[in-house]
Amino acid sequence: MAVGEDDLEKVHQLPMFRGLAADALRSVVKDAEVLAYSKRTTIFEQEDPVTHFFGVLSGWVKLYRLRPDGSEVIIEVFGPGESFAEGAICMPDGYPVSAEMVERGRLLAVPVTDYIDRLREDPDMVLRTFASLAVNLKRLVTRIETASSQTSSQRVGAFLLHFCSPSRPYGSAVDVRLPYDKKLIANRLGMKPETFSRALAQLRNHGVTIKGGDARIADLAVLHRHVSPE
Amino acid sequence: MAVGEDDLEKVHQLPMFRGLAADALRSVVKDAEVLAYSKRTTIFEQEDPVTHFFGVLSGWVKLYRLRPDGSEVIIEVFGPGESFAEGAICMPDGYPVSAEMVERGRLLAVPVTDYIDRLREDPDMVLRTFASLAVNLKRLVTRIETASSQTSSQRVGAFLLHFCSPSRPYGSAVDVRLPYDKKLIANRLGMKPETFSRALAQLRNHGVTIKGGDARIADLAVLHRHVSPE
DNA sequence: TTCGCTCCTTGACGCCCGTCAAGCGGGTTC
DNA sequence: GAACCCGCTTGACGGGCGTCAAGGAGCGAA
Repeated sequence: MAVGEDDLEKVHQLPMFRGLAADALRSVVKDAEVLAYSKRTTIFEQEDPVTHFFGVLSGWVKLYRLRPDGSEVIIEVFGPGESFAEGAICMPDGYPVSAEMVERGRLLAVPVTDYIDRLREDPDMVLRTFASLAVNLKRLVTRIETASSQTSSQRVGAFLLHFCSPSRPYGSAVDVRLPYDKKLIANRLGMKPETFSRALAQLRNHGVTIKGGDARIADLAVLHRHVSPE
Repeated sequence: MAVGEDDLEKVHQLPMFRGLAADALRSVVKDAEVLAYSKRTTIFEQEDPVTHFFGVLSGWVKLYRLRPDGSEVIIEVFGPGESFAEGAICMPDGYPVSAEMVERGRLLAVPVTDYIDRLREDPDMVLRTFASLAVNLKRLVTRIETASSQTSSQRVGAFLLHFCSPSRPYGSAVDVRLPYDKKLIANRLGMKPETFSRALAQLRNHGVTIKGGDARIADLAVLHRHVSPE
């Protein structure tokens, strides 16, 4: 489906296209389309030839690697206003990961061949693409860092704090709605569901209470201190 | 120091510049320089403003994050023929990691401002840069996957196999020289030196013998089976 | 309502890995 | 040669996390 007027606004919010002049924006998405996916739809699989990269207009997408034993490792989860797979543009061996909707939603799908043509004549878009890529690159780096240096309850705490940003004044209480399944959060944080559940239980000692899919943080400062002590 | 004729050949081997016409290559490195570093020299620190990206002509470079508690997490180690920090070109907040020589060596340092100017008028170089970036991106993805799904001895085995490529016929014995300190390898693989040492001891059951900095793999197939069973 | 399903939680247990400590070999310095 | 440092190995121990298993809460279907 072509990009409608209402979608255009959301596309404009993607890091890659933010602040772009209206006509330039229209021109960029000329060849792109908006796709509505239901929950659990596969968007692409690892080693599929690279045909598009994507922006998330609504819903959540998980990127994961399938292990030989059938288990999956979540590499990253992307939500509204984020883009993914720009880094695959020049991957001759196909996507390095698989992508699947974890909640129904709408994606902007940009064909890479058209996009490469545009890059050839639009240096500004080149830099925008680099910048967008840099954001995702940085996320991977911090993912590696946290995975190998924090305990499970620290990672869960950091995850909660991440969804409070922009951070409120310290000392205040904040409500956070868990954006998707706990099982998925667990995998994304590199732990088993049981461990995630126990980590949440531990966080009660640091002022976090959980009720269903909602969390309340009694004191941001206290939680922050637990996540990165000195 | 400007790029000499002998270095030019090595620069030509970098993924980013491979197969480039001779005059184009010269033109690219016009603004770049070759730097000789001694062991343990800091190349840049995280959050430093981004001024260059680099190619490794000789020696080894570690990229790491410094944790608040003073410990360091190795993100990646780069050696001859590889490039790093191309992904930082458009990072307004500075490098996301620190870089340090782990063995004395020579680097090609490419100033980003000049390089961006070149990208504006050379679409071919844009795609080359994307491709080079894609290689490093993929490495991070597999790093995340292996870190969260393999035991320490499997990771060590995979590391050894990686340095045997292009892979010899299965069934043959192979000698591998460990490229740098065991302590560094351990950290790169996300484990403590003691665990690395024990992992090597375990690998003796799979046909791996260690003598100082040299390893001998009795049978690639056997080791491979241990690293990724089924 | 009851059944069945999925998601989540909690307990028991075991293993892997980090921590602390001792010991060993090789290199350098005096 | 002796003293020392450093990288590496090995042992003992404890804790965090995975595995297996049971049970509860929510929810749709009949």
